[in-house]
Amino acid sequence: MTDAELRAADGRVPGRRGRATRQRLLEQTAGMLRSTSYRDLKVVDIARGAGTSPATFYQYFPEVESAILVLAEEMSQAGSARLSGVVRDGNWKGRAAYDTALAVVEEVMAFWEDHRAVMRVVDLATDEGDQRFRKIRVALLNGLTNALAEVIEAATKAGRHPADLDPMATAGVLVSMLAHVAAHRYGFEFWGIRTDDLQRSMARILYTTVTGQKPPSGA
Amino acid sequence: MTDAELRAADGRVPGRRGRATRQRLLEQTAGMLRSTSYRDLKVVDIARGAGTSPATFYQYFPEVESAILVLAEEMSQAGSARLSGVVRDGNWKGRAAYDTALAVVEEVMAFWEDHRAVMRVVDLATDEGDQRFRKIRVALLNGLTNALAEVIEAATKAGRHPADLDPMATAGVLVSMLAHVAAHRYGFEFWGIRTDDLQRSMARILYTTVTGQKPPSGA
DNA sequence: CGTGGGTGCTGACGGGCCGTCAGCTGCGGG
DNA sequence: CCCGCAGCTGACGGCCCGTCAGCACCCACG
Repeated sequence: MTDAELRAADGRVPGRRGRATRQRLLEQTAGMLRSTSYRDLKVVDIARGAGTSPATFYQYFPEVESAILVLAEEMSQAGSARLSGVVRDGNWKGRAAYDTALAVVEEVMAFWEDHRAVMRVVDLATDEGDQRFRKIRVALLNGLTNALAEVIEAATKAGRHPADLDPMATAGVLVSMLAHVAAHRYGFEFWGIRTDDLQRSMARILYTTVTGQKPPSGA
Repeated sequence: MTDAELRAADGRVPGRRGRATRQRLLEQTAGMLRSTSYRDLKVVDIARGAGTSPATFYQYFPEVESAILVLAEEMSQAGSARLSGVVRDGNWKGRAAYDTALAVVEEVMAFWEDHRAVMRVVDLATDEGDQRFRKIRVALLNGLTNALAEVIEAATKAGRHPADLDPMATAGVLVSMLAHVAAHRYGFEFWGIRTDDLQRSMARILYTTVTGQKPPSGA
């Protein structure tokens, strides 16, 4: 959505003051999302917290989820490049490849940590079948998946994987693993499993699955 | 919860007729869950569908989620053994181990297929922080995780993995992968990735990560 | 310097679903 | 036959949603 397309609910084009109010509502939404389960987010609370009324909220967003959607879009835009960049810029040859794999794992975990509140809603809404959030989630993870698939395909051409193994399927599985573990990190910790250990396990799986080789000793 | 603890909302002990009504409500809930997103499940619809009134529903369940919780508990009880059984009964030595890995993957996918509607709610509620559903999810996956961890630990003692790699962390990562891919199977298919390919990729990752060896050629 | 038109905001309201409660129904034992 | 309790329900107050008519404010323009 370009700025030019921004419309209030009644079709008016918001001016300076209106966009400031919209922004305050977005920030208030993001803030409350950190401390409140998003199912318990009430329009009236967001509006009052932003110093305005519920009716004003509906002038800028048709529903609460639409406001979160904007936050998610902002996050996705910056995140997509950030995640795939580590894969693309990394060295996937020899021993260095393990360091790259570990860097990828750490970047994914760090990204989830930075955007935990919004990512939780993205995951939830996607699972509930919301196509808008699904689209954002796919866009975010698509870059990472494609980047990994490219590296895997190169290894396949070098004869390190069976030729009939679908690189996109393998990359998709790896991204699923990364996303799910990152999302449930605190579940694991509660269960007595340290994040360090999770990361090392994932880095080894990532390394082996991408390069088709055993992890270097000492990794 | 044992049968002896079954109580209606007002503390009465349900008799034969009451338990039949409760059962009808449960079946109606399960039925509607297959066609309706669980957020759109209305108490009144369940009750009317079961030929009774909303107030009756509340006599047996404090809220809709509690009814689903019962369905989830039934599923978990049977599923836990079913999933870990494949790991425990499988042969993890040599070439046969790949077939075992593939069998595990297929069993997990089949389980999700059988219980997709309830599993979706379990995953959703867990992500939203509901401790009751989290407990069920953990119980369901715990058997599988422990079974895998045991096999991994045996391989570690045989010198196939670094001694300081946490088997539970590795097993947890693998189960995350399996659960997430199984839950998003149709998302992948929509994206042009065939379930067959996903299963083969996962079987190879599972085999390698558990045994510490390269998959047999032709797998 | 007023004044008209458009932007910004809101109180108030109807509607839907929730969860509760007092009370009616009817079954089964005595 | 009838009494008591399990079983069931209509009706209700409450919460939150999303809408709408209309008031307040700003500023460009005559």
